[in-house]
Amino acid sequence: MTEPRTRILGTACDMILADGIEGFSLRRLARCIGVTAPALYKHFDSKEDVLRAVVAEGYRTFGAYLYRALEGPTPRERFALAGQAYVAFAMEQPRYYEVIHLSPALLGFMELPEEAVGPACATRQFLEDRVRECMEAGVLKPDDSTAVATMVWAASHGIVSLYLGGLLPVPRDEFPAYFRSTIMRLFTGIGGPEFTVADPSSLPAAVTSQRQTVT
Amino acid sequence: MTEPRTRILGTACDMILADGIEGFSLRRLARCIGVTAPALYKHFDSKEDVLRAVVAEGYRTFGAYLYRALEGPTPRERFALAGQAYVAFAMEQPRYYEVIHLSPALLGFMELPEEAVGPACATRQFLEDRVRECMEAGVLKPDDSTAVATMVWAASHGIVSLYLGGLLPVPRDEFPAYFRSTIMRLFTGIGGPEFTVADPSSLPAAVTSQRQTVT
DNA sequence: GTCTATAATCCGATAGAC
DNA sequence: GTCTATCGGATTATAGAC
Repeated sequence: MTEPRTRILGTACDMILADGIEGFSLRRLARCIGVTAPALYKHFDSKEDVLRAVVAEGYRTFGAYLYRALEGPTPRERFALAGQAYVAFAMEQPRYYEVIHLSPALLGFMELPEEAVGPACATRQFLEDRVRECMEAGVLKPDDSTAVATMVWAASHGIVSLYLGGLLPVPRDEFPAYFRSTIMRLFTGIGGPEFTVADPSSLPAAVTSQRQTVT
Repeated sequence: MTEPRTRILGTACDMILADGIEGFSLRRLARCIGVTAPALYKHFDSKEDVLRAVVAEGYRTFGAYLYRALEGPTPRERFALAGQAYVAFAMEQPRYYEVIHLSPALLGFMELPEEAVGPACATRQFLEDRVRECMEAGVLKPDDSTAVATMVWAASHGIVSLYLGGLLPVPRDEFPAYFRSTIMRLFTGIGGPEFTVADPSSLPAAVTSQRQTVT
């Protein structure tokens, strides 16, 4: 039989994934499992403790999606698979996507939980690895790989976030293609002739800061 | 003296802007104003009614920021000012930014409130106007202006959203420059030589292959 | 328009029996 | 590890006096 703690956490994830964070309470969680609320305190110290574990589980799931992209045989393939994995995670686990990107205050935390700092760094590192190897393979222009990876991340998150928030009038079944064609414009660039240069580092505003640590 | 409804709404905005949405309640709101909770029901039907009004006010403020960009003398200037206005709004009114982009469920709504649909369309239209006139002026490549505007919006939102969520290790005073240099990569494009074309519509949809579903 | 009083419900967390 | 019972608090919302 599964450990009680595992079952509690799994049920909590299910509830939040189904109904969001707002109606979540330990009493409800206990009722869903079939026990009473005080029993939960044998496995978790508080409601916040449960939520932190849920956030950690969300990041773990997200990481699992991304990681499959490494099965691709070429840098280009791995990059494309990473994009598909990002979209797949957002569409198949929208609540997790929401929980992960939620402002800490909305979960009742005072600051970014440590469960989020590591995975956030890992996500950036993963994307940066994809970007760097694509640069070496000539699929991407030579550039600051950290800055480019951040841009790819931000653009992906922006598109998905607007979509999940209902602000993009795109049907669900068309969204993966929509995402892909939108990201394509990041590859080709949207600027006119004056912005078409092979070496972005010669641009006046192309200065990026290089800090690595999240405070 | 100001109308009661105006003062209630203003105080509600102040509270949410100061402390976020999570601790907001009608009792607290009433106490802040100096009345009792039932008095509020003479001016608003419910808590949701108050929150809808706050969301509407947030969109109104956002629109005011964006609108100032129209003072620029050229398409290129107006586009740049729009970007600066977007960043200024996000940094000066982060709670409004949060409220505006919050999932409806987190505000206690079941669906996207009508107060959000109109302004969301307006934002996209505003950006599309900037994009289109920049295309006509040759600052932007000829392309689908709706798609490009969406990309600009998504990229802007993505960068700001990651920053406000604490996921980007960028000091506050460096963020506007960081934003600008990141958006610059959207202009130049990040793709290698094969993606450097004048007419994006001639591109094969080649970066991604077929999508597979994760369970 | 504002008040008091109150209904009805929910919450997190703890004490102590078993 | 789970229970019952309970503390102490919160919330939205309504009824009716003034």
